[in-house]
Amino acid sequence: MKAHDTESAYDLILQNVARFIDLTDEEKDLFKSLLKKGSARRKEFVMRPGKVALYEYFVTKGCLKVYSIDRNGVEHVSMFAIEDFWTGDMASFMLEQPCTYFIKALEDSEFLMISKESFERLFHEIPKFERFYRNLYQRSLVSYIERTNQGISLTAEERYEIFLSKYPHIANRIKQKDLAAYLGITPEFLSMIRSKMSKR
Amino acid sequence: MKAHDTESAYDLILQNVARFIDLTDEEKDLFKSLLKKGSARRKEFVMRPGKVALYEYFVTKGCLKVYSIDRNGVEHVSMFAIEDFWTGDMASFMLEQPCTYFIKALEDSEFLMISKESFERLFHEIPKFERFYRNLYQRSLVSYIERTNQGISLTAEERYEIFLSKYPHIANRIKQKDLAAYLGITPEFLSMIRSKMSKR
DNA sequence: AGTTTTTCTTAAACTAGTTTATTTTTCCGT
DNA sequence: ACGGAAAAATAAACTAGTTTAAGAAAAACT
Repeated sequence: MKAHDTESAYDLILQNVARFIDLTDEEKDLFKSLLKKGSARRKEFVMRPGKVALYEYFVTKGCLKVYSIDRNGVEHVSMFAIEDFWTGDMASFMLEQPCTYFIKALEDSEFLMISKESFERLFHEIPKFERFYRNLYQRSLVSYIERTNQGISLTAEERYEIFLSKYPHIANRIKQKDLAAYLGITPEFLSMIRSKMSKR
Repeated sequence: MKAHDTESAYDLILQNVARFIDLTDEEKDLFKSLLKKGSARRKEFVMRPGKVALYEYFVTKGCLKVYSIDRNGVEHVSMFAIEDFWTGDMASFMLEQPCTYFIKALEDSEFLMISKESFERLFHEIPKFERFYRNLYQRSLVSYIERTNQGISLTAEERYEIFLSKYPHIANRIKQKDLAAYLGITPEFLSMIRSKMSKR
């Protein structure tokens, strides 16, 4: 049972990697050996601001909320990471500076973790992984740019509709106030948008 | 004279690359051979929405404005690329889909261009470049994430002050209305912010 | 199953930023 | 150096989203 779960977690990450690079069986084994397994119960923190982020995370089960709290005490959700998502505090992990994000499990969750040393060893021993992560970051960049633009040019209602159509499977798993914090509006205003939309 | 300019452009890009990877003289020559030179006069377009972006750009002189125009006709500046900056429409270049940005020279400008084929050949022949671009995209991602967060949690006045302190050398080269379009506010409101700040 | 806590809804007063319009200043091509 | 065009300043009326507050619904913890 435990073994089965572990295997399916590895299957998921190997499938994820296989979208961009082909690995031999030995390479797969090395990659797996560099991953640590982690888990968090609902409401538990995976990461907190202040210390350096030691890992990047690949979610295999559940849902993590990556967010920060600004000086006015307002929460801003950077992303919801569900199964098959990579996440972490990139800036902290990469530059080894104190991280600024909370990562909290919204559901009982499981994930695979890779440390900076393993990351470097991976690039060194299997240079193909540079390609994989180059692609991953390139794609993340594209979607961040898109989201930045949307944040600037669209109304909250439009952003809400885009989120619904782009991530319907996430939208119905999370609290409305968390979604509001992702959209950059108050829960009250999201509630108003929803009631306005349903009357139409 | 022409030759000197060309050499200094190559020097600049090699210096830029050298921040992350070391190249042999042969590798430098191959890299240089894969770059095309380009230039644009003030007000001239380097790229327009609609067609697929064929190149990524490295600016060696002048200043490019990368922007889009939303359905309300409002201009949104994604970045100002001055000397030593990489730019382009990543999504279009990478996914070979129609690009959505304008790139316009704000000053007489010069740049080096790399095509998708050259890009692939570069990765193939000098795998170290995967590392270079992985780093470049990782860093771009970090700064985009930061900017997204600022756009969400700070007031226009705060964002203006941050821009001034982070890019003073860009701030005093560009028009106020272009900066307003970067900050995501109207030129009128930026004008009000400035007059308010100077009275303090 | 019942109670406590969290989340969602609704509504009125409020604020940061927009719009529109007019005037003044700066810039740039000849 | 000048004349026209673009950019910047100022101000009043306006709107998208916030704040505060209070009640209703849902979810979570014994």
